[in-house]
Amino acid sequence: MSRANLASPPPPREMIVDKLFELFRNGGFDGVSISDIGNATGLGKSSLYHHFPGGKGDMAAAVLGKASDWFESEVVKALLEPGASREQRVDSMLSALDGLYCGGAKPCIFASMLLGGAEGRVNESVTAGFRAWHKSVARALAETGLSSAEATVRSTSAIVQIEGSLILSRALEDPSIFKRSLQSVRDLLLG
Amino acid sequence: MSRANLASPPPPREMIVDKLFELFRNGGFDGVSISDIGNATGLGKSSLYHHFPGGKGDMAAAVLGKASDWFESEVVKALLEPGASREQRVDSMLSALDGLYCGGAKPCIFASMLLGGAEGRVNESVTAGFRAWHKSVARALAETGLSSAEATVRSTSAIVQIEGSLILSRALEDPSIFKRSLQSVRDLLLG
DNA sequence: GTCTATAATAGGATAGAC
DNA sequence: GTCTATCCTATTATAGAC
Repeated sequence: MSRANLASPPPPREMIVDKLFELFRNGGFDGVSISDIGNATGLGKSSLYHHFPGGKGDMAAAVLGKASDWFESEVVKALLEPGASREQRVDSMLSALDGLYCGGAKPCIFASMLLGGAEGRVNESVTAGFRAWHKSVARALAETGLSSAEATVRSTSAIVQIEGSLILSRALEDPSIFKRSLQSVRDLLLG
Repeated sequence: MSRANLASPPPPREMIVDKLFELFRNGGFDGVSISDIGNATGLGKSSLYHHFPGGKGDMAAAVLGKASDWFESEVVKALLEPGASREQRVDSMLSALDGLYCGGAKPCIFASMLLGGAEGRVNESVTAGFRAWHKSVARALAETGLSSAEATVRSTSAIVQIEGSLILSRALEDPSIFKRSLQSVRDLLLG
């Protein structure tokens, strides 16, 4: 409020992270080089190291952090919406996931990081991401009438189906596999 | 038959490929270096290039070839066993898969290659591997009483669950997720 | 078939000017 | 905050002796 140009354009770090996100989800950690990142962002190496002093590890961490934030704000929040019906919660999640994975055309960043090299440098974030997701699905089911045990089982099955269908959709180049799995997960969670 | 030492020890290429298999399934294509391979096999680079003149790409191709052969001899053959019951066929497959993935402790080489870099160098083999698997599961179900459409749907769901549970088991370091998915797949295919 | 040695290049990261 | 130039190491791959 004090100065007119205090609202000067903030660093486009968020846009850089978006590019990183797409690169890493497609190639995994070891499949993406700093040169690749430079080409994709239009930035030189020094600019990249200015934004991410820790280098490639920092970049991957930023991407996983963004993914976790996204899950928190788009999935967890919808699932735990107070007073919402189970149908509303589940449909919100599935709609968000459909967008994140572009209808089955794009991979899961957690899975790509898990399998794409990185020698365990990112495993904690990946584990935490899956755990948060799993926990909030189970809680949503428990809050809307299922027993805790049954909620946990169905939550596991839901994530298994999402992740598996992303793999198979990509391998067979058939996004309809993902689409049908979304429906199947819906039936599972609402049935 | 003609010479006594015709049966001299054949080149241990198969054992090399076994090591490569474990390396690539854990690190993906880009996560494994020639040095890593040298350490794991105890061979020098020149020996490796003697066995695989095309370099790392050849090594990955050999691994995917072995994986396809294994599926053909252990999974497809069991699934299409003439006269066998559906239960026999399915249990044979699940038992083989349980061994291949070490009860959920080890990843799928196809998935690792798919997500672990490699810039599309291996995608044809991966697609072919999944397609063969999917087709033979569907055929086994169709041969034992299901409609073709229903067989295809269940086959897709089975592979989705196997692959997804491998991802989640690894991410959460909980092989029981895989184990329970095997049971769930059994119910799906026999139900 | 395996080894030592050696290219040749790509990769990650830094220095310093602007 | 970005660029150019540079460094160092790892990496892929080859050559030639044994």
